[in-house]
Amino acid sequence: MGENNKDVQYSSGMVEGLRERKKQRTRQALIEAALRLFEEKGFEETTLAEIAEQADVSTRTFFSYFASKEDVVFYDTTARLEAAISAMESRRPDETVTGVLLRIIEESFEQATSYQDLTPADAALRMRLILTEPALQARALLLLFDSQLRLAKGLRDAFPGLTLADAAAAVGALIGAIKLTVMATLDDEQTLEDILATAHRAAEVAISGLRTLG
Amino acid sequence: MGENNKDVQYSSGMVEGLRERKKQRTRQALIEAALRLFEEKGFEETTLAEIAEQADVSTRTFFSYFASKEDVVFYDTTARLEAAISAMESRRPDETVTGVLLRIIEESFEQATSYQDLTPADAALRMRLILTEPALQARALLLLFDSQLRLAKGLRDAFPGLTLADAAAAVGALIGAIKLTVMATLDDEQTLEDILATAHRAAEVAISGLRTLG
DNA sequence: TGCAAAGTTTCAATGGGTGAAAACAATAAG
DNA sequence: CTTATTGTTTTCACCCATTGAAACTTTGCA
Repeated sequence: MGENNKDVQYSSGMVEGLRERKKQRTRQALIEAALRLFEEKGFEETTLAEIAEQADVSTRTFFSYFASKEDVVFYDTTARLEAAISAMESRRPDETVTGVLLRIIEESFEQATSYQDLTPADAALRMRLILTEPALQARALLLLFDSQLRLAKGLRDAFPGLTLADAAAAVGALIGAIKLTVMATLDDEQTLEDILATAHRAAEVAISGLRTLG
Repeated sequence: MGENNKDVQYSSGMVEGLRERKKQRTRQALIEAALRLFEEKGFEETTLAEIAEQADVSTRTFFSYFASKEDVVFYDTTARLEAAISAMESRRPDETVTGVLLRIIEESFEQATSYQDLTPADAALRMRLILTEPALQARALLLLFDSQLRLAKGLRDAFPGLTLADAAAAVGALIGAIKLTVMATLDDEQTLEDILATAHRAAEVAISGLRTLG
């Protein structure tokens, strides 16, 4: 198969040959085995050997599907980023910079909280893992950072007249504000709606500017 | 010595016993050996054994000084963060939220570009490494994220009446904007002044709000 | 000088990650 | 229905970061 994966992702539909179907099944088995074990024993405490065993493949095979232990958890992140990027390219001619960004963030939020091919419990588990395991947090921050860079470039392309610097400032300020605010106020007895409200308030601050805080 | 390091850091002055002086020397030797090797062969390609050998200690001893290979590069980061935090606590009573933040960022910038105990070449090398090695980038982002969290808490404490959420939004927006803008526009033939100018422009955007971008 | 504390080395092990060759399985061709 | 061909997985043999424990050496102090 090779270490890279240029195949199209079929979120749920049927796929061509037996070969492809088998690969999808193995991939899914690895993801589920990993999440299950991470939940039971914790991320650090789970070994790749155990994951592979649960998924009924050799340890080596794990690395044909994911580049690292962390990457299982982010199995669909690049796909989501692509979606966000292309969502930006379809800017309606009257939309403002802020409008486009808010639309993308809104859409990404919906994506992130809808369970594409995971059970609700697994989706929540995944979120919890990313927020608590330092290694996963670091990976998430890196992925988010790269996304922001790409978004900034996309934004500049969508708005002639906007410099890359200003596009970056806009993306960085908006996402930076939301990210830190949500994380700073996170606690256990919080509903998704609470979090959304917090995010909205943070977005407002970024949009109106720090000056308004006095 | 134990794995943790609660000792006071002396930036350059003389230190008490022979024991302490020796430790400082070993520490410095490790940092310099690591940077030298990273420069010659690259971060990934350098092994801890090589670093330890250059510094004339056993591999195991390396871990008495740094928790990981990445951490050598960030040897002074926590100290710098502490400085930033306490710089915030000394808020003058008439200073605005924005004012305090800008002051801290300004000061951190000066710190970061002054060579505390490194040669100018090593300081530049270090910066280059952090910007190019994925492992170091990830670590830097994580450290920066934690700093922001702490800054937000400090800011809230310094401004009664400011919610944690709004403090976080302010810190996140400002640092987020600067971070992404600087990184997005970074290129080789850029002077420190260029970078500073970029940062200032980004800060302006965050302070006046995205709305001003149209 | 002699002992306790601090720091270092040595040793053995664990676990993530990788390259290469051998073994297998799916599919296209005849 | 065989046989090549090609894609995938396994096995094997490594390398390296990191960690615990025990033995050993150095320093600080009585």
